[in-house]
Parts: sequence; C-alpha cells; structure tokens
Amino acid sequence: MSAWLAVLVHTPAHASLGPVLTYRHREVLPAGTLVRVPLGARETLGVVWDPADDEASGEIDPSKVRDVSEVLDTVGPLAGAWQQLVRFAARYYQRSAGEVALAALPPQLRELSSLQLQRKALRLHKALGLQPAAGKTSHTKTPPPENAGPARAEVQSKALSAEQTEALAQMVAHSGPFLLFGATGSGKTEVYLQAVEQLLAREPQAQALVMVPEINLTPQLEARFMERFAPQWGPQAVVSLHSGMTPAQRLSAWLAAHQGGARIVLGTRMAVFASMPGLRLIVVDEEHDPSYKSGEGARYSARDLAVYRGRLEGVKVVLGSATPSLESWFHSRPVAQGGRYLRLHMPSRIGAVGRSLPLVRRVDMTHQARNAVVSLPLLEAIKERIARGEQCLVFLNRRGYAPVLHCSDCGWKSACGHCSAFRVFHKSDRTLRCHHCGHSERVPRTCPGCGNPDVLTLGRGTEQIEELLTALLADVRRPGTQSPEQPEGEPVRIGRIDADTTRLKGALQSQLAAVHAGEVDVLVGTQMIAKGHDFRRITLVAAINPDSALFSSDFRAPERLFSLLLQAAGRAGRDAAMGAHSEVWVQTFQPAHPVYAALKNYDYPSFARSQLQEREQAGMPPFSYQALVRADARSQEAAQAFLNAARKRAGSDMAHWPGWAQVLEQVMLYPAVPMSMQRVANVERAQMLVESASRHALQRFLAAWQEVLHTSRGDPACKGLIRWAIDVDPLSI
DNA sequence: AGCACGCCGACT
DNA sequence: GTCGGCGTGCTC
Repeated sequence: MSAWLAVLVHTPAHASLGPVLTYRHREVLPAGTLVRVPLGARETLGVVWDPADDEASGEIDPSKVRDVSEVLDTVGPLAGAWQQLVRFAARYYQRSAGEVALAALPPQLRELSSLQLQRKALRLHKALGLQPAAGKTSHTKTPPPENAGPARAEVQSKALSAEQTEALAQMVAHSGPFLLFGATGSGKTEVYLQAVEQLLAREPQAQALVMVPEINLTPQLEARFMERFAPQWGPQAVVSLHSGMTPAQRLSAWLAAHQGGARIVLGTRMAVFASMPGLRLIVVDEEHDPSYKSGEGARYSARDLAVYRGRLEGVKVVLGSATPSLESWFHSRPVAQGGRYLRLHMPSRIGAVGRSLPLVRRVDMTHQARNAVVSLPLLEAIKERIARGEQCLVFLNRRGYAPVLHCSDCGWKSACGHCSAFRVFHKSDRTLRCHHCGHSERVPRTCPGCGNPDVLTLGRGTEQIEELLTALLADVRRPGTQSPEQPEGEPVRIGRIDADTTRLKGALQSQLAAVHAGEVDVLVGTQMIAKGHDFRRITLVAAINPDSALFSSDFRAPERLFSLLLQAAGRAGRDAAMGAHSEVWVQTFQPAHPVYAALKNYDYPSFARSQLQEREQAGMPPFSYQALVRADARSQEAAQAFLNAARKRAGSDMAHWPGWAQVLEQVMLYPAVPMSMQRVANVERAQMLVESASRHALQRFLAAWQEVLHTSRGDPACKGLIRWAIDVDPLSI
C-alpha cells in the first residue's frame, strides 16, 4: 500500500512549479511532518501539507511522482496552528506556502539527516533533563517535564508603579490585543517580565514569545529575562532566535521551542514563526519599528502576523511602544469608535523626580552662522555637561565623513557608476564607498574629471562630526583629571558608534560597555545608538540635522522622525538623579514644524491625531490598503513596460472575467514609476502602486493578478526583466 | 530557490 | 587548450 502526499518545498510563488508537490510514501503522514524529498538533481527539506491546498493544480503524470526519501520523525510534526499561520502569511503576502514555510524553519534542518537530527534532539533533551521522547513529540501539547528545571527559587520581581500594576490587571481582565503605550522609561520591559512571570506561575508548561526589532537589542533583553527566570526555570528556559546566531545555535533554540522545553523565546521578526506548542503570550516590543516589516525575500510584517497568530491560537498579544505606529494607534481607538486593540497608557517615567522627561530645545539654525554644523549654544551646552562630568550623545543619521565629493572647477561629483547614488567619502580608510552596492575605491587625489587637486566635500557624516567636535573641544579639559603629568587635566574623550565602527562581531557590545564605564564624554552616532540602549549618565542628546528626514517624499517620514527623536530623547536622563536637568537639542531650519512642536511637548496623541487626519483626507493607510509591485530589469524601460503591461491587462483581460468588474472597480492601479533609488548595482528598478479602500478586494485582485504578471513576462517589450515581487502593506513608497 | 545545461571571454 | 561568467529551463 502506498500513499500520495502533498509536500511543500522551498519554491518561490512565481516559479512554474505548482504550489504543492506530490510524493509517494508507504503510508499517509500527518500534515506538518518534516520529510526529505528528491527534487530534480538534489534532495531537499519538505513539509507534508494538507492535500486540499493542492486543488488548484491539475492532475500530474503518475510516472513523475517520486518517493519520499526520509521522514524526519525525530522532530515531530508542526502543529496545525503553525500550518495555518504559514497558510495565511503566504496568501496575504502573495507568496507560495512553500517559500514561507521553509523560510520559517531553521536553515540547518535542510541539511541534516534524520540520524543527525536525532542525535541533536537527544542532546537537547538531556540538557533539559527530560526523558528522551524519541520520535513522537506530540504535535498537540508537549507534556510538561516533571522537573521543569532546578529547584524552585523565589522569583525576584520588582515593585510595580501604579500604572504598571493597572496595565497588568487590564491584561488579565481582557483578551487583547493590547497596545501598551508607555513613555520611554515607563517600565514597559518590567510589565513584559511580570506578564510572563504571572503566566508561568499559572501554567508551568506555557510558553511566551517576546520580539524585538533588532538583533542588537537581544543581548540586553536576554540578560534581563535570564536574570529573572533562570534561577527558577534554569538557563535553558530562555532562548533567542535571530539571524545573527550560528546555524547550530538556531537549530538548538528552534528545537527547544518546538519541543516545549524553552519557556521564553526572544527574537527578531523571524521568531513570529517559531513553533511553540505551549504558546500563551506574544509581546512585540517597539511595535512601530519598521524592521518588523522590511527585509528582502519574505516581506511580511512580523507585528501584524503576531496579532493574527494571537487570534488564531487564542493567545494574548501585547504591542508595546512609546510612539506607536499610526496603524496600531488607530486600531486602539475606543471600542465605541471601532477600535480592535485595547490601549493601555503608562505616561510616567519610573523613579523620576520633578520634570520627568528631558527638556526639548529647538535651535533655530536660520539664526546661526551660515554653514554652522554644531551651533554655538549647543557647543556651550556640551561644554557645560563635560564640566559637570556628564555625558553627551550627538546623533546624526549619516555615516562616513561626507556624503558627496565634488569639484568646483568642472562640476564632477562622486557618483556611483552602478547606482543612482553618490559614493560616500570615508576618511578613516580614504575610500569612496557606495552604501547601496558596496563598491569601494580609493579616494582620488585629484578630480577625476579635470585633474583639479582641490576636491571638496559636500555635507557631513558622523566621521566628520567626530572630527569637528574633537577640534571644537580641543581646549576643554575634563574636571578633576589634573595630575603631575598633565597639570591642566585630560582632554575630552570623543567616541563614535555606527555601522562602520561596529562591523566586527561583539564590537557594538564592547563599545557600549566603554560608554557605560564612563570612558567616553561625547558619543557621536547614527540611529544605532538611538534605540533601546540604556545610558545612565547621558544628560544631553543632540540631533545635528534631523530636517534631512523631512525632505523624504515618503508619507510616513514625519511619523518615523518623531519616533526616532523621541527614542533618542529617551537616552537622556535615564538616571533619576540626572533626569531633572537632562535636555534634548534639535538643530532645525524649521523650528515650527509640527514634528518638533509635538516632540517639545512629548505629545504623541495630538501628533498622531493630526497625522491620522491628514491620512484620512488623503485616503492613505490606515484608511486605505496598499500594495507595491516592484520590477527589476536591465533597463528602466523594460521594468516599466512590464508593470504597465500587467496594469493594462488588468483593465482589459481581467475586466472580462465573469464577476471581476466589481472587484476591479474597487482597486486603483497607478502608472509605473522609477523607484526613488532608481538604479542599484546596475539594475534598474520601477514600481507600481495598487490601492483599494477594501482589503478584501485588494487581496482578491492581487491573487488573481499574479497570473497576469507571470504571463506578462513573456511580452517582447519586457526583455531584460530580471525579477518582480509584490510588497503588501509597504512601509515606504 | 537551486541546479544543470549551454554558449562565449581571460588564464592556471 | 580549460575555467567561469550568467542566461534559460526544469524540478512532483
């Protein structure tokens, strides 16, 4: 007796293969079972799938059906809920289920044989002190281990503020999802910790998923969760899941979550797909952060999928932020107005005395010397802090020394030959580097256009700010550092943290540690330092040139800038004793701009209200739904021709499909335009916006239109097309 | 996506 | 003479 199985493999949606492949096996296997299957010349990992999902593909030639090579039954099938999450994500984001499913599994699973996996799983069981449950890990609920860890110790939880207590009480009383709207320093992490703690006290076999936007933020989060939970639950109870881990670490962590041994899974966007049989709580910290969405390949929003997963599995979801995304803010409006999330407000900073948030000062740069980079009042303020032995953080979202080199004689500029961008001057290694294609060259000694030896820089990056501050503060001495060797005292120490100084593994952590240890007086950096990291002794945060973000044509630019500046502001005065005189300085040519006005008052709600009003008037999300089709091609003409051909056919061919006129009527397709970054690494890029007031109509349209896009490829005008992709709910347009 | 096959430029 | 570029096509 042999059976035919539906199996998912790693195949993109536009490949000419069907979405589900058929294999033969001696017996029927439950959906979710991991298998190794032959595919062409290679052997690959597959997931047994519900045959009902195969209804679209027609009959296949029985002689082509091959045998399953191996069943990876040491791992245990993926739960039905996991399958449903994958199915939903694939459908919503217009990808194949195989692509989503296989991308959601640790890469090492694809390489290991059943035997190797068995060894790994056994080792893990031993480490957890479990009985070796070889083979049949339940795919419903993993039974809790008798000894869930070392002897029970009292959990050391901190005393809560009234606001934190109230937020936790609401989380118990309601089903969520919750939007935890808490000021920076209001103690959101403590709320997460106690929510997890309460959960584990109630249900010892429960699991919690806690997500952060960036890998950089996982170490400190892991440290806090370890500190809190390792004493009672053992160090194995907390695992991390992110792309910075080695393949072996990722597999171990994934297996620990899948087998139920890991109580708490911390991770980045990929962790939303972690297999967790006992999942009871999902936390999405900094839910507004665009990192939850971005990423090539699978362009899903981990935050939105978390909310979906929560509903699917009857699990509570907490979205946390000091500056929520306008979407989440909108969804958390009062229930009477149609809100779907419960908003929990924690406005106060923990342990703060007097004025709880740093004073925001706007420096009107129109009143400063022309070409001033660091304004005089800001420089004075920095000197004051140094005199008091405090630290300053100077923020500029642009790395390198200067974004462009240029020749005033012939007009030459340091354009990248492969991209529609300029190569950035990096002084430290005397290179011109393109931040888009990575091309790097030696800085020319003379102008490549005319030989003029005076090549000038345009604009400023963090390297130059570091250099400039070094010069401006050269005469300043740190107080109390006088010694026989240096009777006048030691000079000011200036540090810089950006993607260039943290290229090596562990570099960020060691540089942050140096700041904490007080080895730096003035820290210059990009947005890398604005996020999450606690700096106790920083009492001044300065944004050198935040206006640049406002020139972006992206309708979300103000929201992003507000969020970034507020987060940066959160770095100042975390220490209660210093909070009272902490300040945030914003250098701007538009001091009256609503973003800065709202920042000054720390008034996110009114900022959000005005932004939402604008969005509603303009028919933008969350009042409409969008998708972007992106095309990459050898020439801009080919990229646009492809998109416009597909657009035209939506209006002609599809309009004649029975019943489709009504759907098409609700969907608006805009003409193809070059992307704002038109050319990257010699690839021309174009995009087309698709918009609808109805999410359902947009979904239906996109699903059917895929086929049209697929066949438009063959159009002679599209010669040179390299690839195309649909981005649902794009964050930037 | 992988991987093979296949057809044109610079080197062990 | 081969190595290797990536264009095209196929995989249950």
